[in-house]
Amino acid sequence: MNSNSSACVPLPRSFYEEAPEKVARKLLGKMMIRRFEGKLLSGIIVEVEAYLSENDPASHNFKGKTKRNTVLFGEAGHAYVHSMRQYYLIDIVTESIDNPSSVLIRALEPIEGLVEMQITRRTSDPLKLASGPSRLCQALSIDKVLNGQDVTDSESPLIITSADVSKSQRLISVSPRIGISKASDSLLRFYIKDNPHVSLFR
DNA sequence: ACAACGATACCCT
DNA sequence: GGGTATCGTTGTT
Repeated sequence: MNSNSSACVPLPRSFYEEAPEKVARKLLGKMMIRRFEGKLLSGIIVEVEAYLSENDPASHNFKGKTKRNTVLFGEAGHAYVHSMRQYYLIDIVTESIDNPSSVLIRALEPIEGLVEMQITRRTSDPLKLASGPSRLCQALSIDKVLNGQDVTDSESPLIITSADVSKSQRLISVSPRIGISKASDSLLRFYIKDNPHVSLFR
């Protein structure tokens, strides 16, 4: 571990108060840290997608504000956790109030809590622990309880920090977003080139 | 009260 | 590469 205590300081809200494409790129290589039942579960963000505040038919905001997507319309730097069938996905809200954009976290390179992740994920294959938006939610025990959680608060059970940048080259690749039926041609998926923990290569 | 619908994962062939 | 499990939200009767 880095002895520098700044490694545990969350990224500030201003980090998220920009266009989602920009925040998406900046989030690559950052560290997501979950505190759960006294344990630390963490991983480096290696794959993300941007969902735009306007004219994005694939975004949950497209048909307006509902009970489900309310968090999207709120302050940047909060977690938007929603369910997909029996699974969960997590976004981080970007821009500003009433500009409902976000970045979907799609894959992590696991760093801390590997043993716990292996148990909750029911696999020891390191490439299946957190390579996928719902897989990483399982690995970090992220569920609906964390919907609306402020990830810029140092007391939060879920934060994002600057990672130890020395380890990865961080060349960024771009592709269409995965698993959507509308706006499936927009190049809004970003991932760290050649990182094996990316969920899918295109 | 109900039926349709996914920003998925897993297990097959 | 295709089928399916099985969940909450949403809009419609």
